Amino acid sequence: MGKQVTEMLKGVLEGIVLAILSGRPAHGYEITAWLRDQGFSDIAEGTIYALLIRIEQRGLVDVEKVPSEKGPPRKVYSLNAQGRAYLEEFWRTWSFLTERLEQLHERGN
Amino acid sequence: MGKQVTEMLKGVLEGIVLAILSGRPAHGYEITAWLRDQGFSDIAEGTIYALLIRIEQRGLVDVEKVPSEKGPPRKVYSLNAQGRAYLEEFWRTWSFLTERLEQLHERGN
DNA sequence: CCCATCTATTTAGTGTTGCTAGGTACCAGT
DNA sequence: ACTGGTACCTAGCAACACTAAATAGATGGG
Repeated sequence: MGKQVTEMLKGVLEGIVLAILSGRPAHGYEITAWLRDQGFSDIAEGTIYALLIRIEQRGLVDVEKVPSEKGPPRKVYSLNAQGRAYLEEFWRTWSFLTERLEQLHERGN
Repeated sequence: MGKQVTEMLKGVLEGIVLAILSGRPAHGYEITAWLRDQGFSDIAEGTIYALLIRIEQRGLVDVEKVPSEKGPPRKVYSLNAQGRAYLEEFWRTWSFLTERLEQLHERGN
């Protein structure tokens, strides 16, 4: 994809990851793979790990270290209460944006 | 609004302004006022002017200086062919994003 | 045994973008 | 002269995603 996606992802990627975690706990490698699967073909691995550390430091997720059979131990992240609240706020903000843009798009303004 | 909007606007605000200009030529002050009207209550004026200069340098818009009765001359921006192509690409990228997020939101994933 | 490969995470440095917080300038009304 | 509305510009900052590495454990092939 292009530079447009990269810029649009700013602020949105965080919501995406939180949304994923709201369904089930997951670790970084898993999330990256899932995103690639969903068509986010060139989200850098480093980006996800950095993002996870960020939301951890903000207290939106809890972390647990879990041994893996296939490699180094995994850091499994799960959404906590604060994260859930933040995610709700994210969806409200997102709805606001999509509504404005839909109006702009439809009336070819 | 909050920091969430600020981050989400990155990359999107540019599309919004181009979409506005696709309807009719406009100048910076006008665009800022319109955005505030639409609920983007705290988009800084400086942001819009900087953005306009950016898209001008990228060759997405044409500019014409028009005298105003009420103040300094206006710089009226209008979308050109290249800008129109870029805007279409923006809408495609935006659709991609909204589809993924809608899926995430609906299945409360 | 060594190397490639997959799993899994980390980090330093870069570019783009929106915000802060000013400033300049023109004009009308008081 | 002063205020307020119109109209634009700029320097410095913070946040975020990307680049491009490095580290490290496990497994299988040559």
